Amino acid sequence: MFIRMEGSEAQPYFLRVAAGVRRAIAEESVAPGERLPQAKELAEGLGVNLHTVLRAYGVLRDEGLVEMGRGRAVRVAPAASAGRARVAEMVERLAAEARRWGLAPEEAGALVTEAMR
Amino acid sequence: MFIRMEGSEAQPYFLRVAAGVRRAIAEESVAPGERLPQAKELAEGLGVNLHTVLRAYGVLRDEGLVEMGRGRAVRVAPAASAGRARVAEMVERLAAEARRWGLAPEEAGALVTEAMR
DNA sequence: ACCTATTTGTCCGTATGTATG
DNA sequence: CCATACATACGGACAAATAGG
Repeated sequence: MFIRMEGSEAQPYFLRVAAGVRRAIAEESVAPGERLPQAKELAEGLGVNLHTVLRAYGVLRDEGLVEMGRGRAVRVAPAASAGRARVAEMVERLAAEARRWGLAPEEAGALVTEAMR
Repeated sequence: MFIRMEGSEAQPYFLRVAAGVRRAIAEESVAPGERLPQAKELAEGLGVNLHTVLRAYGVLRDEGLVEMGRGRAVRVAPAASAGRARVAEMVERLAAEARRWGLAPEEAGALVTEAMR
């Protein structure tokens, strides 16, 4: 699995690293559930700092593309969890926000239905 | 405006700082559009590092509660933008994700409506 | 059940970049 | 053009959770 910095050089390193890993996943050069290079190694390989890679991985975790945690390896999220679970989480967050701003349940639902057409 | 660390001591600093600022906003001890303390000052006041505060502010920006940028002060987001615009953005993101995973428009809308009851 | 190595998570410090006013 | 203040990157240190023996 080859990972390189991706995207415009104007972008910050951590986003370019994230883009590189994202591409590797998209191209399926890494399978779901499989290990990604540990942060330290990847950092050395790319010539950037450990923290920069950790931040990049963090971005991908927020996107639901990878799973990671202390003492564990970074792995490509299983397709199932990257799907159902991820959508469910976004639904929860949106529902909370919509409620906070006084939208009715049907209103919020309609917004989403509309946005998808 | 008084800002203190909030929440369990088991939580990381940056989350406790974020919680403290969030509370100050919620209590309306800071008005929308008003300046929040600059990161460096707040860091000194709380006895934590500058980065810790910047990270906390970053969390709040992701939540849409504050606006910030290079060379600008950190300000409480105007109520309007923290409302309509924010929900709209989340709707867009959810729609994109739901489409990606093959959900029908009505399905996604129903999930949201359901989640709000 | 214990110990140990591995690996991410957080925090601090410092330096430099860069958009804003 | 200059001062301000956030943004990124690097480096070091230690904590904490996991996995393996």
